[in-house]
Amino acid sequence: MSASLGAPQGVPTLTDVARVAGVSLATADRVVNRRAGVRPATIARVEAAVAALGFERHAGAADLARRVRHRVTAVLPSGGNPFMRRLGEELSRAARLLGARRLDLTLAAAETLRPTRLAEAIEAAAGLSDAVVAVGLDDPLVAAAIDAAAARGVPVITLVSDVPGSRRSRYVGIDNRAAGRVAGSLVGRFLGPEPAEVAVLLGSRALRDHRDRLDGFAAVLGERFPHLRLAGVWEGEDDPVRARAAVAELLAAHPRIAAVYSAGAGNVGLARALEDAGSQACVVAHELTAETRPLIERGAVDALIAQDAGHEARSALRLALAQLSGTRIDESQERIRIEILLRDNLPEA
Amino acid sequence: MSASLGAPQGVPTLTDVARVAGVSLATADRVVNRRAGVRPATIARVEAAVAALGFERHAGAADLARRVRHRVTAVLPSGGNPFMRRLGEELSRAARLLGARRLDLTLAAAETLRPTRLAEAIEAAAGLSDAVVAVGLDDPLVAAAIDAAAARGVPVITLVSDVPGSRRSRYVGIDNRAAGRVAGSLVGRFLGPEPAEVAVLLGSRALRDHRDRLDGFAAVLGERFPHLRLAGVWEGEDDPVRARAAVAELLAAHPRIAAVYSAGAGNVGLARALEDAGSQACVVAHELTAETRPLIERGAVDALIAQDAGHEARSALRLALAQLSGTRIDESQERIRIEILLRDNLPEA
DNA sequence: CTGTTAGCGCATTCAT
DNA sequence: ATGAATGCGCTAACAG
Repeated sequence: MSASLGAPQGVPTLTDVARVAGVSLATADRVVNRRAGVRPATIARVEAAVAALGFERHAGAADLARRVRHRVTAVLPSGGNPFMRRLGEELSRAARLLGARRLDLTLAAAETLRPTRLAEAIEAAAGLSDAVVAVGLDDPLVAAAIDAAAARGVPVITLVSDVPGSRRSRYVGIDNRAAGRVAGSLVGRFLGPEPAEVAVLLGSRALRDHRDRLDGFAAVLGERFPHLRLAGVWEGEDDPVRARAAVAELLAAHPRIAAVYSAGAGNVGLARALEDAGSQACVVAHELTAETRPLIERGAVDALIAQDAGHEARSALRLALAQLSGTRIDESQERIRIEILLRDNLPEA
Repeated sequence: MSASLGAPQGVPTLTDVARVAGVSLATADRVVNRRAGVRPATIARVEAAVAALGFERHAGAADLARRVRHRVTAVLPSGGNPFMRRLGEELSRAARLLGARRLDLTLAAAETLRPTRLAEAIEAAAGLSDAVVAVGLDDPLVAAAIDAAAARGVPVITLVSDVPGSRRSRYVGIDNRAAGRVAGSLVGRFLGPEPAEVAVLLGSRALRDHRDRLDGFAAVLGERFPHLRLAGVWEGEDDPVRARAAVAELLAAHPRIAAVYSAGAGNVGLARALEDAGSQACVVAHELTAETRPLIERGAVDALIAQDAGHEARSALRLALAQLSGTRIDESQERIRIEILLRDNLPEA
């Protein structure tokens, strides 16, 4: 048995469509690209031809003919924890591969944690670009900046951290509440049925994604592992030094902590504090970076919840390009997975 | 701060290269595409120009100019468990999206478990195609067929299941030993520190990937969870009915089994047998399919180890195309991940 | 409103 | 061994 795909003799072209519809190439192009100025009757004829032939436009050829270069700028946090730096690199790589000829990527750094600054950065980016990709922040000022850009016709794609109330055209990133749930399940399963105390280390409660993760984590504990008590939530500001201090304090107050869910960054500090205190607590943290890899390899971290920076970067740029040139995309390819990494399934590099 | 990428004024074209090198477009093309018949001195000049300008060829334009269509056929198991069927669908989708104009995909079914049949199918496919993608089998006959195809200039890409000794040009799939290790870690962590008995359910020992998974699983238990004893290894032939029977027998002999690692298919049967016996055993299985999704959702399966069929399909086809047209690829994009799925991070669809 | 025409960057004959 | 010319499928002026 064997099934064949694709037209055997060659895929229909716009010229074919034009011929079948009895119009010129230009007119066919107009209706296919939904450009104005065609009589309804003509539109109908062309659309019939498109349907009859199963025409789909050749993206490569369209690309070639359309000489415009799209300028997109990506706004990333200036401080830059390892994951964010990685994201920047991957955006550059993706730009080179995906749209060498159509895409001018500009990387812009901004204090994405301060609403005013982020909003300014987005506005500035929208001024110079056809589309902007930005690591978001859940704040009205930021939402306003995004809405303003959108109103001007500059689509904004949020990356890694969404801006819920805004008119961003897409969000590329994981569902952070679900990520928190995954962390909760892992901790619940790893600890077993005995009552125990667990703690959460956040970067900051001001960060929407961290709050979402905490919510998801707490929800699972409540639903499925009621014998686990959330003894405390600390903030380490995504910084190793402060994280270490926060955790030290935490352990002093609750020496029996059996597990820590680290929803932010600064995990080296967390690990050190645990070692200092001689704690055997189970640790679940986020993102695979140069910082966390050694930790999971030597067992200081038990599991990592990760998102693939390369995939996110490609996806964001693909979506921006699709948006700008009216191409269709394969939704299933753009779904960002919540990955669970144990030391046994760490990717090579 | 902001960094810009890509030449501001327009990316260099082959024509630019030719001009700078002082040769014609055709000659530039010859060296860029490593075609024969160019004097070494000329090659050097063109390559210098390429380097100086940072030329990279425009894939879209190349696509357009090259009118050849590549025929690739994919050889999949005829029986077809849900995962394999999914793989077929994803190959079709990928073919449509990736190479609508350059790629004729033919899906061929074969009894991939019988070396003779698989070898025949691969030979037949190689006869009609420019490249073949096949779900492999670790057998000398199959390896021979692959080597013969390769010798004829038809590259063979193994998918999901590799053929180690052969000259396949690439293997697209997960590291099954690592997958087994992941399963072992999960079971080890889920069960906790008390001594317990665990069992493994295989499709068949004849399948290389199942054996690899078993090896990895056993290795982790030995290294990190010595208090867990592997009470038995059963074969369910990837079939729900036989799996159920095998597991029933297993439970009769070892009623205290605390966990089962199912390295093959037929998981509905496994779940039913466990329910019949009133066993609360922890279950780790493979692949997210219409069959396993309900199981993990209702808790009959605790974790799933999965590979993304869509990603694998796209990767295999991308590699085939790259091979056939001498394009370069982004290795990091082709790495197939071992995914760990809990009910909290199941993809939507 | 609709048609004609000239390329986009590259691979490919066909000459030389 | 090298060059000139043609066209892939499509978009974008520019004419009517």
